[in-house]
Parts: sequence; C-alpha cells; structure tokens
Amino acid sequence: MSPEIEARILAAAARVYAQYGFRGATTRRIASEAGVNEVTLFRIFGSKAKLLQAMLVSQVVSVAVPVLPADVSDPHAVLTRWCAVLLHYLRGHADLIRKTIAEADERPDAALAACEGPSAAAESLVLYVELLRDEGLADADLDVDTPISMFMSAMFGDALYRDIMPNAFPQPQGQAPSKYVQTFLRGVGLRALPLPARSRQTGGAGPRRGGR
Amino acid sequence: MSPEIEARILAAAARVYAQYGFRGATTRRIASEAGVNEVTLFRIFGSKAKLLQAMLVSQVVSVAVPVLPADVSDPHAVLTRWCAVLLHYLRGHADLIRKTIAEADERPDAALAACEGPSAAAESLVLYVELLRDEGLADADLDVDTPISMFMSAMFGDALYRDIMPNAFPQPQGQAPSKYVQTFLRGVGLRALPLPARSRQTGGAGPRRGGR
DNA sequence: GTAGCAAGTAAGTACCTACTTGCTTGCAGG
DNA sequence: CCTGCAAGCAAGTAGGTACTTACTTGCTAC
Repeated sequence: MSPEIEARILAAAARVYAQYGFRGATTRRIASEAGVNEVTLFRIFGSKAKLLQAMLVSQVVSVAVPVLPADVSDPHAVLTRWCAVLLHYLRGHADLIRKTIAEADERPDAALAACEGPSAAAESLVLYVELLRDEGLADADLDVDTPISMFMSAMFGDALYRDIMPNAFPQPQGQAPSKYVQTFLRGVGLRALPLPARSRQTGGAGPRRGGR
Repeated sequence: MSPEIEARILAAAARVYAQYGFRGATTRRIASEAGVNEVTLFRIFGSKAKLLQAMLVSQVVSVAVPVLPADVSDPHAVLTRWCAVLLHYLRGHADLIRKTIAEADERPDAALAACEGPSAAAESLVLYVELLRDEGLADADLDVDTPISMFMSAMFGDALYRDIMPNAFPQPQGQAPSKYVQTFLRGVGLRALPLPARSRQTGGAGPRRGGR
C-alpha cells in the first residue's frame, strides 16, 4: 500500500508546488492536498527538499519528447504536428516550469532537470532542419541556430505566457502551431522540393489552403 | 532625509525580491540589505505587500520603451538597434520579471504592471511592420501577429533563459539582436526597396558587415 | 491469535514570519 | 535652548515552518 500512497503524495506535491513554488509548498499544504498525515511525508521522503526533488523527477520521467522523422516530405505538416505535441506538453506543465525557472538560481539542478525535455526536442529540430538544408530545401549557408532558438522561445512563450499576457498571443490556441511553423519555415527559407519526382506543386513554402 | 532612505529601501527591496521572490523577500532581509532598521519599513510603507508594490511601480516607471520610427529606410539597422535596447532592458530586469511572472496567479496586478513595457514595445513593432507591409516591403497578405508574437517571445526567451539554458542560445550575446532581426525579416518576407532611388544594393536584408 | 509493520494522532522543539509597542537618540528650525 | 520629528533600538505578539518523538490504530502474514 506504500507505493499507492507515495504516488498520491507526489501528485499532490506537484499540484501544490506548481501553484505556490518551493517556499510556498509547505509540508502542511502538501499533506492536506494528498489527504495524508504530515508525518507520513517525512517518514517516506525524509525531508521537504527530498520530497520535492522526487516529485520533479517523477514529473520529468513522464515526458514523451516528440521526435522528428528523418525524411523531408511535407515539412509543414510534420512540423505542425510535432509543434502541437510539444506545445501540449509545455502547457500541461506551464506552472511547474514557471516556478522552477524562477527559482533556478536557488535550485539550479531542478531547473536543469525541468528543461531536459525541451532541450531534447530542440536537438531533434536541429537535426531535422540540417536535413532540410542538406537536401537543398533551405538556404545552403543557413545559420540553423537562430531560427531554432527563436522557435523554441516562441514555444515557451506561448505555453508559459499566453494566459498571463493574452494580448501578446492573438492567434487562437488551435491555430498557433500551424502559424508558428509557417513563419519558422519562411525564416529558414524553405523551398519546394527541387526534384520534380512527385512535385504536387503545392506552391512552395507559401500559406497552405487548409486551416481556415 | 526621508526620500533618500525611502529610495534606498526600494532599491534594496528590488534586489531582494529579484533574488528570492515575494515569499522569500522577508522584511528582515530587505531591511538588512538597505542598512535600515526593520521597523522603518513598516513606518514608511505600512506593510510588506505595500512596500513591494511600491517597489514594482518604481521599477516600472523607470522604463524607457524604445519606439520605432515611422519611416522604412534600412529596416535591418533600425530594428537591430531597437532590439538591442529592448533586450538590454529585459536583461536588466530578468530576475524581477521571472519572479513576477511565476507568481502571476497569486499577484496578477503585479504581473500586468511588469509586462506593461514589453507590451508597449510590441505595439510599436506592430505599427512598424504594418508600415513595411503598406509600403510594399513585405507580403501584402502578411499576418503580422504571428511573426511579432514569435519575435517578442524570442526577446523574452533570450533575456530570461539565456543564463539558465545556455545551450539553447548558441549565438553570442552581442550578435543576437542582428541575427534575430535577420530571421524575423525573412519571416515577414522583407523585400528590397521597390524604388531604386538610393539603391546602394547592400544585399537586401542580408547580414551586415559590422558588429564583430 | 498474535507479531510486525505502515499509517494516524498528539504534542512539542527551535526557529522564522509580519508586525507592534515603548522608549531612546540625533538633528533641524524657531 | 528647546521643541518636534525621523530614525534606531529592544522586546514582544501571534502565528507559521520543518521536523521529531512517543504513542495508538488497523491490517496482513504466519
């Protein structure tokens, strides 16, 4: 019965920490949120710091980082799907990420752990864009770092700040991935496939017809 | 002699708050940082909450938002300068912004006040890009919102996360504004000036020679 | 049935928190 | 000189914090 109660405590700790941060996540609040006696926290985890650290790793391991394929057909659709998954993940952990990043100077290891998933996602994107470039679909002298850096910042910004600064994100949430990808692909200078093997001539990197 | 000591307290409160956040910014720490007796805080400001609110407005009014001109010559240079000023401001207040945004759900008015400057900057950028578009320098059917939203997110991301996630920002800090603007202008589809009145043919929106 | 163990309960420790009160010091203006 | 006032100082209040100790309950396995 221990693992069940342990999971309940970790879940409660995640909720309380996401709302109040490290200092505000008191053992009293976590125990009450978990419907558990406060002493139990200390018996299982030893201290508040160890409990919250365990909570963080339990949240991080539950990540499924989206990975981009190694072929270059229909980059807009592929990237839009990838972007939507990433945004969904970031939004689901927005409060936790906000608090952890704000307290990064006091708990740097926690911040590093929390950024692990997005870092892996960015690496996947780097590989994909380099593939596009090497296939001749983007500028040969392209600096891939800057557009990707900006794109990832856009992901973080949308996920973390949309609810706080709504006027800074006028695109509806559902359309955001497609629009971000569209702008991103213009930024890397996406061209149509050079070999007319299956050139459906979709109009290069221009706006797609769908998605109203 | 009161205003001098008041300013000293506000400055100390800003430093302590930026490092520890609202909960961690104890009156004891602020008083010690200001070299002032703790009772003085309460005599001048009444309560910790009022003191920190006064601190926030004192920080916000010290903002000089960069404004973009209403002419379209040399957009890359103009935007790079504007971007550098904005980034400099955001970096100078990075800790304060991080904490305030992380605690936005507990103190929403504070978060709104802190985002006031960047919002004004974004509005200025919207006007500028619409001007570019109306002058025929960018796509006529351009959706200005998405590139600007991404660009502002890139500013926030660089200013707030560069020191925490250094590998996500491989560009050196000095080159960042120019590179961000370059990618942004590609994203809005910048063209060279249509009338060859003073076409020094600098290569359109290409990279500038200066800036090490 | 009973031994063992996980969890609850109650109480307490030592310290920090915002904030108050009463008194003292030092300085500027009349 | 002395009056008023801003600030310091010392102490205290009421409550919160992490964490501990000692004891009780309830369930499970032998």
